Amino acid sequence: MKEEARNQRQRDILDAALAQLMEAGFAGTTMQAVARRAGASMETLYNWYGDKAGLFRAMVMANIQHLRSQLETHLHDPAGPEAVLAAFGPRLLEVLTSERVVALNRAAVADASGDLGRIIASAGRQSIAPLVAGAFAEADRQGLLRVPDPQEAAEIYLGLLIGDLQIRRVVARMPPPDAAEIERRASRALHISLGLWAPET
Amino acid sequence: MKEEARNQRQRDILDAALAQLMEAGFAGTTMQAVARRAGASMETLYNWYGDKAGLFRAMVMANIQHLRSQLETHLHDPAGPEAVLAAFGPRLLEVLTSERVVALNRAAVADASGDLGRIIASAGRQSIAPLVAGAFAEADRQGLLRVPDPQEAAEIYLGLLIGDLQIRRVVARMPPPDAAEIERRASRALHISLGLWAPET
DNA sequence: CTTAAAGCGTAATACTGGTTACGGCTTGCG
DNA sequence: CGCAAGCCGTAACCAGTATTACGCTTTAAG
Repeated sequence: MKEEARNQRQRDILDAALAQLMEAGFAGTTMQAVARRAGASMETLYNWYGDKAGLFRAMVMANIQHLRSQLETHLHDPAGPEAVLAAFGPRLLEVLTSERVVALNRAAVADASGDLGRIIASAGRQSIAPLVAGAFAEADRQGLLRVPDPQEAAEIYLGLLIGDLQIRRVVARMPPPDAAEIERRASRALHISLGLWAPET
Repeated sequence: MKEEARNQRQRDILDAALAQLMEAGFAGTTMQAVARRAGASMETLYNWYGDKAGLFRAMVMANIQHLRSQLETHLHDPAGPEAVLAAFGPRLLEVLTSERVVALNRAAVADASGDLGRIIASAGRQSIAPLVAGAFAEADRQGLLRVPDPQEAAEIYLGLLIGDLQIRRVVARMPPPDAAEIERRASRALHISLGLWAPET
């Protein structure tokens, strides 16, 4: 099998695994089901990923990488830090409450080893918060805001933005917020943050 | 078996189930393990709770009831709404990030039927948020604050208080926050909220 | 063209865990 | 005391699932 076709096959299999996970949950995502759905054989799954945990790890990492690169395009608005946050907030909220990310989070919870949780944490919060903090720091540098502690500002902003939406989505199976709700929360978080760190004393 | 002894036995069994859940996770909480731990027989478990799902439902409901009554004692401080929030916030945060509640949330995620998630949602957020909103409404009535929308104020306060601590605890297995961290977050949430709804224009 | 590797579909294999069944012990009550 | 109900400990039953094995087809390379 050619290099290219092989990569495509990998994507197909991981996509099938995710689709199965979203439809049937962690318990319903058996190796059989993934194999059938991807039109692959068990032999291939085990040759490529070692075991079920390996398949899940690969699936989570592939998705996280994709989502991160998708988000990062919104982090370089030339109109300045405020525009960055205004564009980034809704996108982040949309991603975090999407069926896909919720399914991945549920899988991480079900995973007994905790590997998936660690992967999600390191690629999620731990890599996103510094970017937001960077935007606040930049705003401070440009004199637009007065932010003594950009890290805390990011924490507050993210708390306001996300609130308990994510935990309610994952645990309580709340439906995802619609576009209007996402906009409302994002603009509220931004507005309050700007008020908190306004440069005028 | 006398009424009283029977109730005690019920508590013992549900306690054993929770302890097993906290130690071994959802997958490790088999009926065998619970029976052994409680010194009960399978027959009794099935006679009393019907099936595994029933046992989990009973366990979640018993715990939630207990936690709620524990929290509600902090909701009637005669010193006024501000004191209520100051006392209530840290308690709520402590409870929500406790091993016990985290384990219950994880069980709800793993539960395919979604029953546990619904139970937790209705007894958790849905019953807590109105109490916080009530405190803000009371503060408004007393002229201490000017709160046009107590429900939104509660949402903001809870977002600031909890942030992503809960989801990180449940999904990413973050260690629980210590007392200082809890105090810090609670006082920050309260301080920002008071600033937002200060009566002076 | 030949052929060996890689992959497909399917069928063992081995084990786990929910649920049921059973023999013996305790206990509340007539 | 005598006993029926309730409970304990254990084992049997059965379905589902991760993992392995296998016969057949496709395919890339010599």
